[in-house]
Amino acid sequence: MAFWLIKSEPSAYSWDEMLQECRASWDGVRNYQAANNMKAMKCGDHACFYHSNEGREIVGIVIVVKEYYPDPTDASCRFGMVDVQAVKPMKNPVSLNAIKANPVLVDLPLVRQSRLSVMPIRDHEWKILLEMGKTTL
DNA sequence: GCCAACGTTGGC
DNA sequence: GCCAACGTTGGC
Repeated sequence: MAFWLIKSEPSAYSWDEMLQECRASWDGVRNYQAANNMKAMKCGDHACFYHSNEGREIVGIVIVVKEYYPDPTDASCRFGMVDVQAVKPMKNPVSLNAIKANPVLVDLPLVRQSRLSVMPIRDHEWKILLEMGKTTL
């Protein structure tokens, strides 16, 4: 079981919409590194749902329910997507500032490589993020 | 709104 | 294959 973090600008697709629809196809990723991370996702893997640009905080947890397959919105047929399902909101949203302030989390690509939109989270990092979010699975 | 970081495109 | 020009992301 692996852990991930996926980003969305709330103006494009927000956690509220995710909760309402319950399930979403994670389309629109046009970056090979992010796409490779999605390729490595397995059904049952969990991911943090992060609001980029506005909010800048982890607002919820999702689970992968369909593994990498072609993204129909990609005319070039080069990129794929996964499907995710809402699991639960973060009881206490975890802000980027709080993540940066935690020495254990400073190596997260979220901090190191701010433009990457899909990234792996290591087990001990995941544990701390959930603690900070006052949330259990 | 600005701009740093970084990815992509296309001319050569 | 190099690299300049350009576009995009996302923090601030």
